Amino acid sequence: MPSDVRLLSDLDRIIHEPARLALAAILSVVESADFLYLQRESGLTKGNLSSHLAKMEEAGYVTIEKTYRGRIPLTLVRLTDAGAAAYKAYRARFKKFLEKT
Amino acid sequence: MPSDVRLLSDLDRIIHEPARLALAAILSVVESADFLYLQRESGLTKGNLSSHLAKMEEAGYVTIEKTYRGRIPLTLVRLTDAGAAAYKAYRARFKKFLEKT
DNA sequence: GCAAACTAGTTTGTGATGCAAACCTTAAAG
DNA sequence: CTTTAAGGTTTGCATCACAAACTAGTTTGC
Repeated sequence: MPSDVRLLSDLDRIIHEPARLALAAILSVVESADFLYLQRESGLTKGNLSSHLAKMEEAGYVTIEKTYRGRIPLTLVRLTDAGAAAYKAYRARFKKFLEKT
Repeated sequence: MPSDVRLLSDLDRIIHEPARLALAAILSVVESADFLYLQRESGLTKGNLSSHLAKMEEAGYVTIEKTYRGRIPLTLVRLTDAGAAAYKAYRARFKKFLEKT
């Protein structure tokens, strides 16, 4: 293992954060998810979910659509192509690291 | 994948940081390593290597022995049993996450 | 019909974190 | 000597993640 550890050097920090990695994992297998579904699945508080989603949106990894279900607000989140690619790349990198070391 | 993402909830943050994960990976395959060897292998600056090692020592994951090679200082770092266990557990957790999702 | 409680989130406050740059100490070189 | 290099440590700062407080609108109880 000369420098397989270098695989870790430039890991995408947006994805690397466990809360967001969890969100990416969830979003990668559904077309879209609403806020409360994400909260239940991820176990995050509303506050933290909100700010992690904001960070992912800012990075261009998700789109956030605010709409309504009846008259109560509904926030729909979708992984973008860039987000899916980043998630995939992150996984591949990490997997390689785990295999090589 | 009901809540395989929960595997990520309590990841050991000491190990999770890429710089320290790299250090743990290196240290897990050598009996001990000196500061400069770690620096070369990890690609970290001296400053950051120093503070990451301090954090790992504080967590009880490494021991840091300051000695001399001739009359120039030599810092020897060793993974403790606790460090090795934490590294192993982290890997197992992450691997499981990658497999399950 | 209006106050209390609930739903669905966002914003704020704060301590910890990671990184880069500056600094320190001893040793060799010019 | 005084400069330069080796081997690290400390400092400064911007960022981050989390919890707690807050907001806006809706439903329920009376």
